[in-house]
Amino acid sequence: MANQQRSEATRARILAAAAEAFAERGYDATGVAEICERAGVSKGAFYYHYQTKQALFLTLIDVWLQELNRALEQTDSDNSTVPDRVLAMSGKFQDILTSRTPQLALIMEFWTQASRDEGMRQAVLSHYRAFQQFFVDLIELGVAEGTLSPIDPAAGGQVFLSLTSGLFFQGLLDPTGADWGKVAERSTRIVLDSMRRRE
Amino acid sequence: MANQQRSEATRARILAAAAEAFAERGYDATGVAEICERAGVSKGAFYYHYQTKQALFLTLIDVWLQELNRALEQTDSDNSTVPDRVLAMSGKFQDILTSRTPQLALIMEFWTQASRDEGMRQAVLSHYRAFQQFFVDLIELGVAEGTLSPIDPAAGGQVFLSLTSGLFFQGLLDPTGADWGKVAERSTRIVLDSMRRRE
DNA sequence: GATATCATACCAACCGGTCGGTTTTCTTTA
DNA sequence: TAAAGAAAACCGACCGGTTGGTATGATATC
Repeated sequence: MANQQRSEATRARILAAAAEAFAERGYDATGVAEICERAGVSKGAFYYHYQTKQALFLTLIDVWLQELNRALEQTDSDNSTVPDRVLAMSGKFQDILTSRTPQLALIMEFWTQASRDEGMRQAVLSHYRAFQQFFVDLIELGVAEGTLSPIDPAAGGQVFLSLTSGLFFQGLLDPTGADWGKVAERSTRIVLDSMRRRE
Repeated sequence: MANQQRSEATRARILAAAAEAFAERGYDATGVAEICERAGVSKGAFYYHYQTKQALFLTLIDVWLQELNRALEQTDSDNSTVPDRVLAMSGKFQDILTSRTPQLALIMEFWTQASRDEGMRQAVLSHYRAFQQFFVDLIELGVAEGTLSPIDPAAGGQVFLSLTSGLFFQGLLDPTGADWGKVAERSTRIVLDSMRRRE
């Protein structure tokens, strides 16, 4: 295999192994040795590709949140009205929760670490702000197209963001405790009601 | 001092020291030795009173969440209408966030550990359900007194719970990023609007 | 003197990270 | 085109330090 390909392949293997391990056992509890074992790679290779364990973690944050952003923007690409779009997004909640549980557990990990480490905090924050902006844009669009009443987009976006985060955290803690898809839809409807334009 | 008193005193000292240390540096990063040092107690004393480090952590969860529940029920004790009560609670958001940051960071810690350990999960869950029930009761009360429209209390409670959790998580991650007191109030108003009885 | 409470010294396991050296791929040169 | 040297990629033993936990003895209370 060509050098560059080989390099990228092991890099990716390490990253994938780390994602698994971190999600299962947590950042602190996961040793570099374990990641290497899972990836089928020596410690030397690990430290050849990543400067420290934390650097790897930061890379992981970036990759994963970018993925999430892309998934979000995809939902945005159909051409119905804003309220319908928001409802459609809430419908996907259950899917994401069940199919991506390990990754979501990783977000918890990010969050916890971020509250104690400045570098991680900034990394998570920048992505989080992008999420917020996404909701704000969505609401502005709704106001412009006349399907939403002229509320403050920043405030509305905040509500959606909080609601979504809160639901995710709960769903993560208690996956079988409720039908989170329905809960998400019901909750979204309630919030949407206060923003919908009334004739 | 009598044996029993002395024993309870050191037990409490260890617990308090652990709460501090865990909140500041996290569960994994805090060593037993550090807890002992803070408590002014030897390792022997530590392991005489607590079987393992994790057992101490579980005790801490219980104590702390009970405290939180009690604080919540106190807010409930004044006698205005439900919407006013909810708004008043949102007003206290900033206070709690600034004055209790370390403890809130601990909740993050609980949460993360809970998603991986069954025992912790159950402990956190039971307290969290009590939290949810609190909101449900509040909404039922509002519907009964006629200040809220007859929505499904479970759904409404869910919205408030998610909103609150989401706001806390954000405030914890980015304490100076916004005036979280105002954000909380604004968000609460929006959600309340969709539940308020309209004449 | 018996028992509960604590102190000290200690250990095996593990941790993140380093380092000298080996293998594989790429580049140069003749 | 093939040998040879350079560079990239990787290996695994090893290190200093730390960790949760223990074994044993001291001291205060009963």
